[in-house]
Amino acid sequence: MGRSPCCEKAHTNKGAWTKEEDQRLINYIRVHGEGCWRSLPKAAGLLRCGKSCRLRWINYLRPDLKRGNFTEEEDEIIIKLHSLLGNKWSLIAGRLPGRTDNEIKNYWNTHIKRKLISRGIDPQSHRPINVTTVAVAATATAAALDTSTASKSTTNICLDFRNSSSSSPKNPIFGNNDQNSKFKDKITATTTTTESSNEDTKCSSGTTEETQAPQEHIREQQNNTWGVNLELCIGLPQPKFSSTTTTSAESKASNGIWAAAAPPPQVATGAAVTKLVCLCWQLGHKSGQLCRNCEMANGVYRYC
DNA sequence: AAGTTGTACAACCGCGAGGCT
DNA sequence: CAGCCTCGCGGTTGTACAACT
Repeated sequence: MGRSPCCEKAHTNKGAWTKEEDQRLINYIRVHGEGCWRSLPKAAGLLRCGKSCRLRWINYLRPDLKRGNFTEEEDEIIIKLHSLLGNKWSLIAGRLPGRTDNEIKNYWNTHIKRKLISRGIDPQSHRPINVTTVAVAATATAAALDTSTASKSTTNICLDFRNSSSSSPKNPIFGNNDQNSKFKDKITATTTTTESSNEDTKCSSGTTEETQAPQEHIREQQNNTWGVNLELCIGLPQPKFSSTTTTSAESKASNGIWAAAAPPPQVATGAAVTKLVCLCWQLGHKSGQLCRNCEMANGVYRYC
């Protein structure tokens, strides 16, 4: 089954937009609003593909765009969010008003990557480069010994760190809320995408260290039954963390993973007090409040 | 001054998700 | 429920401009 082209390519312009084209697009959207990108070019009298129009509007013409250089504060937010979400540029952009995913992606590739490298931090793993390099060699053998474990470990990523085996048919983390299910997809995509991107060593923008992230995760899981993947998820301090993991978790916190939001709510679970986090809230899915799924359920906050 | 290399960013491409019929 | 369509995302490319030799 072939996919039909998104537009009639024979009669569409490509390349840089002219001022006239921009003006036509702006005028049309002012009158009719955004949406229905496929029919927009024809209606607006543009010889462009709908996708191209959408991109031009979102990345360049939208009136609420913030032009100009990124501030130091924005830099740090991007770094923190990237350490949390990976290359989920649209989610990162959601936390930076006036910035587009494309802009952030470009900025990351041209500025922040270099900045992190100069700090001795691997831009993909957000770990010190020398540690990462050593880990590659150290984990290669383990990966070769048990690839099935590797596969299992990377796919069983779970945000509920109190119980890493939350594999019930209905995900207890995200519940059934439709809004959250969309967000759940995003988070799931984050984990799976990162997994595949780590496999995908042909990626030209990657580094050799990229491939070690899941391996290191496996090693962590082997050494630590809590199985917290600090690479892909929000790591939460557990009552019985190994020293290594605890350090990593603290390191994450000190690097400001939580800094984008107010201090997370705390709840006593058994004898231990565990910090809980609403990702929806942190990432802007819910503005300034916990989502319904994260609110007290049976006296316990839930991860979302 | 001319050629080469590096950088920044706009734009394109292919794919997956989800809705609709 | 399969097939199609649209939208949105992430990776990649193209190109203009700056810096360097």
